Amino acid sequence: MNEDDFSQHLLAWFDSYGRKDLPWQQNPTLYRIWISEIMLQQTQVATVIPYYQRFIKRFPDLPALACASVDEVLGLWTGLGYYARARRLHQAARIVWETHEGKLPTTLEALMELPGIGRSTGGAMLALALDQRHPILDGNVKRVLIRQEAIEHWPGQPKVEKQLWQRATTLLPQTRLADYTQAIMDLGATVCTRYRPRCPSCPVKETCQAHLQANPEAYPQPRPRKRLPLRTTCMLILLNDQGEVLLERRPPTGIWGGLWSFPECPSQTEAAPWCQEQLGWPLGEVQNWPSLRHHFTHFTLDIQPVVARIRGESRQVMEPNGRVWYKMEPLYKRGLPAPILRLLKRLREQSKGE
DNA sequence: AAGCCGGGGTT
DNA sequence: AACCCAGGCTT
Repeated sequence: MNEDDFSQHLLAWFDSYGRKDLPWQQNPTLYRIWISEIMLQQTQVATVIPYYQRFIKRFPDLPALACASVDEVLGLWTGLGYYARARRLHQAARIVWETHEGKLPTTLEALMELPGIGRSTGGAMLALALDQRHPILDGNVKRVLIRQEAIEHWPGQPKVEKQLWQRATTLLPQTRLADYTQAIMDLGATVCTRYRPRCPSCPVKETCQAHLQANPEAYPQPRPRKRLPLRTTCMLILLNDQGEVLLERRPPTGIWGGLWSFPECPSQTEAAPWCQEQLGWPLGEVQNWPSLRHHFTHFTLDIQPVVARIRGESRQVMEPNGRVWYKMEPLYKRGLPAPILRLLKRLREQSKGE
C-alpha cells in the first residue's frame, strides 16, 4: 500500500462513516471554521458544541467579534479553559478588521501571523473551509500516524514531531482535502482511539505497524510524568449590604489571565487583618468554608474560601485596584474561572436560604 | 527543549 | 488517579 492508497481508503471510509453533522460543518466558512478550531484546541468535540453555538449566535461574523469587548468574549468562554485562546481570538479579529479589510487571509503564512493560529490550526482552516492542500497534526493525527509507523518515542519530542509532519504531508491526497482532513480526525476520534481502538473497523489497518504487532494500545507512549506541586490560597468572598460580592480582575498574564476572581490572601487566619490593611474594612461575621481542590495541568490548587460581610455603608460603584461590586444575578457577563463560578453558585444557594 | 496555560471526559 | 483532548506561545 502506498501513500495514495492510504488517502483513498480513508476517503472511502469517510463517505460511509465520517462525521458530517457537526455545527461548524454546516455553512463551513473560514470564520466559522476558525472559531471551531480555536475552541477545539485541547478540548473535546462534545464539550465545545454548546459553547460554539452560543458564540456563533452572539458573533455570527468577524465584524461582530471585532467590535465586541474582550470581557464579553471571555464571558462566553467561561468554563472552556485556556482563556488566552479567547483573548487571542479577539485580538486577531481586530487585526483582521483593521489591516485586511475585515477578510481573513487565505494563505497559511498570513494566517500564522495572527495570534492563536499555528501551523496545524491554520492548515485545518484552509483545508476544511477552502479545500486547500495543507497537512494538520493534532492529537488524533499524531496517534494515527504513530500507530501506522509504530514509532516508539513520545510524540511531544521535537524530533518525532518533525517526522510526523513529514509523514502527514506525504500522505495528503491531491483532491478532496477538506474531506480527507475531516476523515483523518474522525478516524482518530472514533476508531483509532487512545484506549480500545476498533481495529477491525479501520480502513488503514493493513498498513498499521501497531496493529500488525497486535498491540495498538502500546502507542503512543505516554508523556513522561512528573509530580504536580501543591499550592494553597485563601479567597475572600466579601459581601456588602446590597448582597453584592467583591470581584477583582486578574493580571493579563498567568493563570486565569484577564478573568474576574475574588481577592486573595495567604491563609484563612490572616483574612481579617489582611482585609483591614489592604482594603481598610473591618470584617463582620466571618465564615470559613471547607477548602476545595482544583487540578491544573501543571499544579494542584487548594482554595480556602472565607465569607464575610463588610460593615457600614461603604460602597462605591468602582473600588480602587480594578475591583467591582458584582450583582449575583447575571453570572455570565464576565469571564469567570470554573471554581469561582462554582463558589458564586454556592453563595447564591446559601443566600436564598436566608 | 521545556514549561505554561483549564476544564472536562475516559479509563 | 492518571491520562488525554481538532495546540500555541514564551523562555
